[in-house]
Parts: sequence; C-alpha cells; structure tokens
Amino acid sequence: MFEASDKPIALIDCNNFYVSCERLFDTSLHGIPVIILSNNDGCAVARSEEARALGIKMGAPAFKMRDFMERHGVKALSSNYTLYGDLSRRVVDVLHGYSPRLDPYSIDETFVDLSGFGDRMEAHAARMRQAVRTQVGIPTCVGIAPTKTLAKLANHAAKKNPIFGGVCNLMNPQVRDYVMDRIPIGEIWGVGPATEAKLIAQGVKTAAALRDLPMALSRKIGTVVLERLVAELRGIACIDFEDVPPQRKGMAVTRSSGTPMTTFDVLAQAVTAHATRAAEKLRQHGLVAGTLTVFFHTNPHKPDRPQHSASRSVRLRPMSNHTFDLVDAAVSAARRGWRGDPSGNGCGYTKAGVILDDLLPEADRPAMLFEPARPRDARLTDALDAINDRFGKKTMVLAREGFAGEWRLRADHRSPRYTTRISELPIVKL
DNA sequence: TCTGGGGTCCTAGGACCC
DNA sequence: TCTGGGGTCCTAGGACCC
Repeated sequence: MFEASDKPIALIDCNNFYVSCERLFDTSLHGIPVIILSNNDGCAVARSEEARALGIKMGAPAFKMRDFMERHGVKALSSNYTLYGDLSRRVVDVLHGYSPRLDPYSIDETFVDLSGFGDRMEAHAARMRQAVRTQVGIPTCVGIAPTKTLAKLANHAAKKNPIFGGVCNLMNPQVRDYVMDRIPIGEIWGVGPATEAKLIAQGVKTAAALRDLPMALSRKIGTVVLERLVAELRGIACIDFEDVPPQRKGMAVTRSSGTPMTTFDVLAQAVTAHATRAAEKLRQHGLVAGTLTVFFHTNPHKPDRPQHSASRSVRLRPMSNHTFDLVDAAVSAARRGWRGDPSGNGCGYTKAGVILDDLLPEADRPAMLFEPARPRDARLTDALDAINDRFGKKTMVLAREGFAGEWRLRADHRSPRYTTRISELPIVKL
C-alpha cells in the first residue's frame, strides 16, 4: 500500500539564523555569546553557540538573567525582523539556482528537491551551502533523506556532529540506522513535550525505537499525527513537498503591551493599530477576510492578580480588507468583550490581538445580494498604503489609534534595518 | 417493556512548529 | 517592573437536520 520513497529531499537550515544576520553587520559580535530577544525584549528567541554553551535556554525570560548575562558578557539584541526577512529572501534566491523545486518552510529553512542528481547529490548540496555562505554570508547545514521528517533528522545530525562536514546524507540505510539509534525522541520534528512523555512511559526513547513502534500502537498513543510520523521515519513520505505554497488559512497581528491596559480607550487604541496592520497585510497578499476575532487577556504569569481573558468574533460581510471595516469590527468586538468596573477601569490587559480567518483571494470575493449603499473606497486604502510605504510605517494612522502609544512595546536594543532603509544603511569608512 | 440513528457543521482547545 | 508572535493540524463535543 505504502512504498518507501527513494527521492532525496534536502533540508537546508541556517545556523543560529538571527544571530548570523546580526553578525553580518557587526563583527564585534563574533566569538562572543549573543542572544536575540523577542518582541517587547521579553525572552530569548535565538542564541549563538557561545550563549548555548553557557546554558541559556530558548524562551528564557530576559529579566531573570540580567545579572548572569552581565557576568558572562552576553550581548542581547532586540529582534529585527525586517532585516531577517530580507536576508531570508536572499538565501532562497540563491537556492533557486540549485534546484527547480523549493519548498521554503520557515524564515531559516527550505526543503530542496534533489531528485535527478544521483551520486552527485552530496557534492551538489555542499556547493549550494557554499553559495549561500559566499553570496549572502550566512552559514548553513544540510540534511538529505527520503522524507521530510528524516531530512530534519539528518539536518540535526549535520549540525551536532562535525564529522559530517555540514552535509549529512541519510539516503543510505546503514548510515540512517546508525544516526537514528543515537537521536533521542525529543529531538524529532513533531514530538513535543506531551508526546515525548507518553512515549518514554512506553519505553520508547530513540528515533530508531519510534520507527519500530507498531503503527496501531502509535495511533493509539498519538492519533493519526504520530502514526504518520512513524511512517515518515520508516521512509514512507506522508508530508507533501509543496513547491506551490497553499492558500493560507488565517492571519494574526498580536502584541504584548509595554504597560498594562486598564481603560477601554487604551485597549481600543491597541486593537485599532492591530486591525490596521492586519488590513495592510491582507492587501499586501491580495486577500479579503470573512471572519475577524479580537482577543485580550491579563498577564498569565501573575496568577495572584485578577485574571480575565476575552475573545469575540464577527463576520465581515461583505468580506473585506478595508482598514475602516476591520477597525470598526475590531473595536465593536472588543467593546463586547470588555469588562471593567463602573468607573471604567479594567483588569490591566497585557496582550491583545486581531485574528483574521476565512481568507480568500480578493478576485474570488463572493458578491453580496445587497451590497452596502456606500461601499468602502479602495482608493483611500491605496493612498494610505502608498504614503506609509514611501515615508515609513505609521506615517499616517487613524486618529483612533493615537500617537501616545501607551500600549506600545519596547525594543531598546534593535540593530539598524541595514538592507531595507536608506537612512539605516551601514557606513563604510576607508 | 420499549423513546433513533446517521450525517454535517461549527467551535474550543490541545499539540506542535519556528 | 519585566515571560514573543505567527502559524498549522487534529479531536471532541454540541447543535442541528432529516
């Protein structure tokens, strides 16, 4: 019924991507421990090898390790997604020269179809790696295997074990067995903490042991998801190679606020800003949305304080990507979820967001039997986008959003947007 | 005595990923 | 004082229908 695949898939993954991006423009960051902080400078989302060696964990809250970082000379930077996104695009541009079929998976990883290269696939992968290194400046590792899950595993091995020289090829069953015997299940793509605990309780500890788990048992432990994963480990491809990106299902703009939001007015400012940004993103992608959800909640890390969370959805009819439609819907949804004492003071919400669902290409938007008497004018959003594109984000905003930005986040240590802002270009001194 | 069964759709919540 | 943001997929359970 299912056949083991013999088509090689490569996964090329950038090493410590965010840190590597920063190091491209600031050589003083080489050889020292560096971490990149999440939005709001909250916790570590990327670490250099040196930071890893110090034991700094992914997701570690920054304020708890301030002393530790000072003692060990750890440099912390705010994240600069504009820069990372641009460099990511450049990496994919280079990869296009190495295979006709690419499946970009995340900001720092791309699956590459290597079928047709035969015995030369390893050498080809090494050249591809070198090209990214010299043309963009980012170090990478490559894993090759017959399924995506095994390619992830191969990539992991290439990163961990210098013996592979940056390219680990698991097309050979003997090499594959050797590696799988040594990889703990927690490192496998798709095995999170919950599944890991269940498997260990069953005595399953390595990738090889999971591969050999009977299918029926794997389904019992982790539904079809785990069953599929076991098949992938056996070399049976269950996760498609997607060289044309599928239609996206949803889109979200959510932010923590620098200070807790205690009045409806401030919450409405934040929600207005998020809905405005969500509308921009829709238009950039040429989409319209059919459902809008607003949520907000208090700080879950402070269980001793009063907690409240709310989520309200509205249908957008007609489906829309117009800033005014989305802001109207979002603010009225927020009002329905708002809970405050009689004087209007709320709980102190620390996070709010706008989520859009039922996305459709603008051209496929269904016509309404009764269109609104005065449809929103697209020329207005065109002008808005043109101005903000030319003069920078948030040059023009709705008054409702305000400029005070009591809810706005911190990013005290962000590096310049070297490659996407003329005013922030690096300066070369001769 | 005995009170249907099968199907669809929607939503909330869990798990996982980077 | 201070703990990210943006996604996907799956399941269970309720509402509803005939």
